[in-house]
Amino acid sequence: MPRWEPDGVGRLQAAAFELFAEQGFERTTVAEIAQRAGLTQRTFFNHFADKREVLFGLGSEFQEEIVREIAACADTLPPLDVVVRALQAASDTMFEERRAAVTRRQEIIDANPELQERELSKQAALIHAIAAALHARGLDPETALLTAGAGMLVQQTAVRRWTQPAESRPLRELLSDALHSLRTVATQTTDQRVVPLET
Amino acid sequence: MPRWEPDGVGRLQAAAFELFAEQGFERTTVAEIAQRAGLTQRTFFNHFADKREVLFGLGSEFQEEIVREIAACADTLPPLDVVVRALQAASDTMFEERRAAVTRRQEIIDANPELQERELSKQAALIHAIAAALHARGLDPETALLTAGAGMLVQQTAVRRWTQPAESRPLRELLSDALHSLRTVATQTTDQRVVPLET
DNA sequence: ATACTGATTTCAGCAAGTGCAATCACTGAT
DNA sequence: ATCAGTGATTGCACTTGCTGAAATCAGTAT
Repeated sequence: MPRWEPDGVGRLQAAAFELFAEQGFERTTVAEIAQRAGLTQRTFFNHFADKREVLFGLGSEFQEEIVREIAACADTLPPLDVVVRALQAASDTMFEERRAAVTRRQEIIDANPELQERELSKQAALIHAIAAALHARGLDPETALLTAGAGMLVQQTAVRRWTQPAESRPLRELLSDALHSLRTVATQTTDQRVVPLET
Repeated sequence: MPRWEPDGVGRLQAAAFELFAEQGFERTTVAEIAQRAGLTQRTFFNHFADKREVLFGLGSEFQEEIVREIAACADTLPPLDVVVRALQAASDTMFEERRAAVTRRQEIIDANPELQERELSKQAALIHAIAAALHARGLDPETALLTAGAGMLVQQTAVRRWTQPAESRPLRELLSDALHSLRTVATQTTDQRVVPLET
């Protein structure tokens, strides 16, 4: 028999997820989470840097996936398209099948400012990772950061719609839509009008 | 004689700013800040919701200024131009003359993850305020949020350069440049090429 | 005079987070 | 089989952030 029940990290994540959903983030104590997972408060902090972090375990995998996709993408594509395609690929494998779970997680986060801060922080980290991946493809750092920011703007817009009950389309499509919306917003200008040129 | 020395809030902000610069955010205790300001820890928390908040006092004024500018802007301008012009106007009155102070503040924030999180949170709040102001002008909420996000992307890009030692141009110009960069990034596309149309 | 205001203080206490030493089933080497 | 090492877990003591409630008291209005 093993000395400890397996997958302590997973049990802590599950317990935290449940308790946050049941009674909210603030009214849940770390000791409480650990107790439900059959562990100690001290053990919780051995695995997670702080109370918030327990909700953001999947973030790093998502980031790695995206960086991989960007590195693997065709060289001829415009940078913003590269980013959005990477987001689409990662979405297919990591989001599409878990819509219910993702949505519930988002509700927990939306209900608490501290968690929102942490999520913004993770998004910022993702932006920098994307920018680094673009820079590795030869883009200058300034433009890379701007492009990464634009990409995450697209991602946020798409996910916001995807997690709404009325929406049933795949995230991949919503990403394409959001990219188109951003291009529309960015293209409208005073001193010049642009029109598509037939190829 | 007054019962208390005047401007307790200002003294707390100044003391915090100094201490954070001297020894960093983490190694500075709230009791320490209060002591340097000649007040109590409890009084600190009467004025600021938490230890981080003491660095973000000017944010709300900036937000109000921008919302005002957006509401006052000409109806014919494209939304993204409206946002950037508002940012330019607010920058002139609230940033341009304080470059040294703004830069030092930014250094403090850049040195600490918790402060970075709070700054991202403030930026998100600003995005929502801008989106609300755009929505009040008749833009649909979805597009308003996207446009506000694009505007803040421009802002971040411009401020990042403005706070670099090598840069000497006014923030107003850098905002124009960043807007142009964003338009360039967003305009490059695979399935259609766009060209300026002479008016 | 009197009551009221409001910024400040004191105090008691919870919860987050950390450093350190100890435990002890499991593992690999002898 | 034995023995030393590994590593996840734990207990404990401690600092710090943050809060609620009640008390203080100069200035102000009535």
